[in-house]
Amino acid sequence: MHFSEALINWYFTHKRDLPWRQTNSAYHIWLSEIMLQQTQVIKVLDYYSIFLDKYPSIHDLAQADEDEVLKLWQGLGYYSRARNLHASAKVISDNQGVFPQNYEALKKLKGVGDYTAAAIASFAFGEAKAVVDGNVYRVLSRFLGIDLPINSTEGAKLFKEKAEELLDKSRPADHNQAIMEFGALLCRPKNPDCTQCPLQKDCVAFQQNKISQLPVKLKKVKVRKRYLNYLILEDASERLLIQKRTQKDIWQNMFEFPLSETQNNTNEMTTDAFGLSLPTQNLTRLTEKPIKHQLTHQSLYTDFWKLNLTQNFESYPELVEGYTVVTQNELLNYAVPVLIANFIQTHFFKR
DNA sequence: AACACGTGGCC
DNA sequence: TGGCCAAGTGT
Repeated sequence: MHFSEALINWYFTHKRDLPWRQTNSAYHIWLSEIMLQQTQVIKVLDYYSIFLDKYPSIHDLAQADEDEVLKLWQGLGYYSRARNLHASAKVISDNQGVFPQNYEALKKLKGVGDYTAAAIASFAFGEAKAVVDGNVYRVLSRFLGIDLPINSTEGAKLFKEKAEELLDKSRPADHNQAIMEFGALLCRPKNPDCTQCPLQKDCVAFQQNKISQLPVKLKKVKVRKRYLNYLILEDASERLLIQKRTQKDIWQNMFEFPLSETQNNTNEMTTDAFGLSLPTQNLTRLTEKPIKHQLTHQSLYTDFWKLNLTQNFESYPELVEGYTVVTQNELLNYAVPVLIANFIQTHFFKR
């Protein structure tokens, strides 16, 4: 039995019932694929359902405000996906909602790279293009015994070639679904279930007892430390200041409190550090220890500081400039990073 | 062609 | 605890 045939047989017996497998809609498939990038299936399910409830058609998504799209995406991570999704929705909507119909055309969409273009092309249009994602790297490196790093230039090229060679061109959709599901459920990163594997006999890594050593991946993640100070500035009506992060940095276009980034965590903060000139200078620190928030390339050590104004923001028109004034309840309408969302919950809404 | 971009779960 | 991993892409 061939590689693909064995995988597809396995797939039909073991596949999960996932919502995006019950449709041929390019819109639905595209949405699911963007959400699934670097994200686990279990996490995507709720977001996928909520997005389709809110935006039944791609025109609904296209007409939404980016702020609203980011809010719905809040917590899913890699927020550029949401921004690109929205931008591409506008492009497609302007084309009468007609999707690009093949791999090459799909790749021109923002947020659609090699993997996603192959996924949409095969799932929605039946085009014979092999997907290469983390699962495919793992399955192929083990089955073929390839120890070239999957994240090296040569490795990526080789795996893409092998994936195309092994693709069953008569049923690309089933093949692609099968190899990914197989990687996710059986040929797992840790503790793969080789005893149940239909490919065991021909698996090079299994024969050579190298399963645990494959795939090979170059690790080179440098983590930068950053020290953030957020100011909870409440006026006499318990309203707060927030701002949108518009820089080319983490959390672009998401909201946060007034920020002062420092070289280290400090015991002393003044309103001046936030560029705010106020009669009251001394701030109260709300955090006993800095809250550590881990991103892929950054460790964020964050303190929250508080200052209560005796007057309303209307008394400080210049101060408020560039910020958005919101009530505590209105905070919940803005897309914020998880770090901020957690703080809001515990500080303002802890029963 | 490296590197940046989120978050949470697992061991 | 901290490192690795998860249906990658943009620059």
